[in-house]
Amino acid sequence: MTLNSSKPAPTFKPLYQQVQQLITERIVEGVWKPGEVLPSEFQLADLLGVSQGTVRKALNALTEENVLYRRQGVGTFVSEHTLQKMLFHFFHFKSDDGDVSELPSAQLIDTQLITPNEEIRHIFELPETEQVIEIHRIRSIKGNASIRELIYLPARYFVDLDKEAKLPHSLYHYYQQHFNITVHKATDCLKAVLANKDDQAVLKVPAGQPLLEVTRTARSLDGRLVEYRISRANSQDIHYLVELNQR
Amino acid sequence: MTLNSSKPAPTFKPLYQQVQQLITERIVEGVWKPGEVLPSEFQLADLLGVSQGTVRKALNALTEENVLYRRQGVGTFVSEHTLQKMLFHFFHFKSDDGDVSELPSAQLIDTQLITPNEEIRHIFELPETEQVIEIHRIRSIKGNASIRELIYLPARYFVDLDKEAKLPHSLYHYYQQHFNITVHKATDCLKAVLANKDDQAVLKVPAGQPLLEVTRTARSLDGRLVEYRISRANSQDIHYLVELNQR
DNA sequence: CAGTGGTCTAGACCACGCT
DNA sequence: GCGTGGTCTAGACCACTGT
Repeated sequence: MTLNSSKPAPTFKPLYQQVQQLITERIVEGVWKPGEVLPSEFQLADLLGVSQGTVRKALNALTEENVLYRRQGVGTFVSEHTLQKMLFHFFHFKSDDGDVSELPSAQLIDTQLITPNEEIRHIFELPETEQVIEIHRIRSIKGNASIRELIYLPARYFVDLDKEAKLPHSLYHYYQQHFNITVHKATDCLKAVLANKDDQAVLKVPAGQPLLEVTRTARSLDGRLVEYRISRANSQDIHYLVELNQR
Repeated sequence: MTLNSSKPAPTFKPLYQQVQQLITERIVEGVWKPGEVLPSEFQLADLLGVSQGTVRKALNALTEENVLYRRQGVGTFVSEHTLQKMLFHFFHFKSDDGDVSELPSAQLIDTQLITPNEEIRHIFELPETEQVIEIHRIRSIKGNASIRELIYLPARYFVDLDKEAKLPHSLYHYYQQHFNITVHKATDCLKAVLANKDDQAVLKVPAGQPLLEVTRTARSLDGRLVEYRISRANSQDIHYLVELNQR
């Protein structure tokens, strides 16, 4: 085996985990891009000097993590954020009536390059001078303006994104296509808050209206913190859905 | 192989999935109880007439689902709801300051056998006459009464539970120990609401206070709907945490 | 030390999708 | 028909645990 050849135990991880990491790195580097097919199990096995079974274990693990998807008789592919599965993996708001016939739409209000406040700077661990992009938009579900989103991105990772006049509904797919940044993990923190003046204006709700606030920090495939997002939702007709232990 | 012997394809599932199902059934039947050790891979393989690799695949799948846990050099065990991992799998409220030094406590307010209203009866798909148990309690995190819980259980599954004067902090462990019901899957539906009169009294919050409402439906290992729970939380100092794609 | 799960390999055969 | 992933087997060896 070529992976372990030089020294007996410099890192000492199981082979299949090394293969897993190696494949992830190649995707991060853009060698294999979202939507593209990987070499077959046997080709990868030859390439890396391990057995086909070991490659299989690595590929299956990455499939579990939604990095790859496999189609029997066809091949193994790098996941895209356009896949139904991926869209709903990171979007948990649903209409109360369960209707999923139409996708939520997004209306851009404002995009600007700003010098972040203390809080945002601290979250991204940025030096004082560095700037972030702020995106302000509204999402509508079944025609109702239900969610107000404030999205913060480190300007260094998303060069010139603030100059775009239009942004697509699925930002994660946009990140992937234009900046080779794949959102892979995220943490959502939920609270109930009261609508402030801006919320009231944008979501057209009265003072005293309770809103569901979701604060998200999202990391890319290589573990960098790439997005901080605050969503404030009028949960009159929608809810945030969490499935526990579903596979 | 003995599992497939009689007919070539009556159900036609992969062998390892049949093994998986068979093991799950034995746990449901109480043959192997929470905390107990299973036979070794080779013993199970002999018992079921399949190879050790096939048993391994089934056991690993069940470990992924938190039905089992494995300790190298020791054995494979049936999961208990006392395990740290299990506790936090089904309890997503956290203190804002991240302090987890003390577990949340629970104070029982009331337990009664009731004839359910239309909504509850519909959820459980119960006939008109059948009763449910209603548990009302308060959870405190770091000394603050933060969450009000209303829990509904079909009386037929939890015989005489309403007669208990005391209930432990971890109800899921209690269900497991006393009724051999293991909560396995759940769906949480989150909304922001305003505190009603009862909420105000119990949680000691003013009128107009926004609360985080979590409505849970929970299913047991064999897929029965066993619990319906409404939690209303004062999210001043706590939040509901969701991890996406973490393993 | 014996016994358990964890890794790795090699090979056979099946099921599927494309062309 | 061919190439892909999916299943199943058998066996070797490693790493960990408890006695």
